[in-house]
Amino acid sequence: MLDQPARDQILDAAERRARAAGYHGFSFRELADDVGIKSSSVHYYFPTKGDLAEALAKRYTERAADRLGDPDMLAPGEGAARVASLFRDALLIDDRMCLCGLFGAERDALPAPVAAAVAEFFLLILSYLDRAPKASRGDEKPAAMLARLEGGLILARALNDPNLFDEATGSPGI
Amino acid sequence: MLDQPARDQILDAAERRARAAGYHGFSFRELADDVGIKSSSVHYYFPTKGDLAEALAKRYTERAADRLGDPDMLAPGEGAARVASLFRDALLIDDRMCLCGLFGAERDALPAPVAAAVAEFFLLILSYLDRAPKASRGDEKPAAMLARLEGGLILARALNDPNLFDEATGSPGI
DNA sequence: GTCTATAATTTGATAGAC
DNA sequence: GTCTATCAAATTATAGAC
Repeated sequence: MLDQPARDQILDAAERRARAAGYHGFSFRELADDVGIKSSSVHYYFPTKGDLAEALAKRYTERAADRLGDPDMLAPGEGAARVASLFRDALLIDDRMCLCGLFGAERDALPAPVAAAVAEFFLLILSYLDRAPKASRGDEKPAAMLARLEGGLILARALNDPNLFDEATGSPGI
Repeated sequence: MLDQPARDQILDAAERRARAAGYHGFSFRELADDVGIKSSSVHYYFPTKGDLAEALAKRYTERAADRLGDPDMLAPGEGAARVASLFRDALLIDDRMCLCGLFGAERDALPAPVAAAVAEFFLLILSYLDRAPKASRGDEKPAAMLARLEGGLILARALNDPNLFDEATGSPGI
């Protein structure tokens, strides 16, 4: 396991904490302790907390885009399946909220550049679902599906029962 | 307009701020300023922030229960309609997230009694939807509907477009 | 009940040495 | 790049006068 550049370690720590506690729920000092450096070194990479959170949201969106791939190259219904597994893994593998779901709920409390980066995440998923080949004409609308996935995460986490995500979203087959 | 007892004014201010910024996104001093008192007076009513947030979640749940009424006394489909309008008003009238939706997303960062009170809100809505007479046997599952509503709020707020809530939830008729 | 005063800690952020 | 040192402000919370 090659250890990662400090910048990446900081982002990893920040993502873990932000996805559990929100934008105001973590501090530079906590991240520094997580990584094993001093908080001034965190400021070296990210001058302000807004800069850090903006980078966080952008990396989160890029990773989602990479994982989802080109929506024009998919079999019918596969787009929805890929998006669903993205959220399901956030819950079951990471044991965390969707970063942009939590930041989106806190939107009014975010620096404007962070809020804009969060909006980009939602636009990405919506346009992806819109472009991906449908399984049938009765398919759920992109906004409805995305809402069910974000809400499914909240339900599962609020009641501490991962099964509620599957019950809410109908994955894998309910 | 009779002015309310200080305790209620504090809870009102806290609810407004918590529903915009989350548990760590507001302070005793801000609430004191909102109400026009000193932060030590806020502590008189709520010794700790956890006490305040717990009272907040409980009041939020009680108000929802009062507004929803007895699920056994409803016409078919009316239960779902009442729950939907509860969330729709949170967005369109209050211009805020659902308190327990935001707190639920931040669950890991909440004092245990607050997390427990938040869970009670979700159990209330789920049991209400479960007991209310269905419009048809094809009706959406309670967890699926609740997830769509919470997620619909997030989508609408993250993209700053209230119409997305209706598009995601299918209210009033889409 | 509300205040003044204050304590102890944490926060976001900067300056400057190495 | 990382550190020490520091700052000003904010945070949760308490003691005690009125």
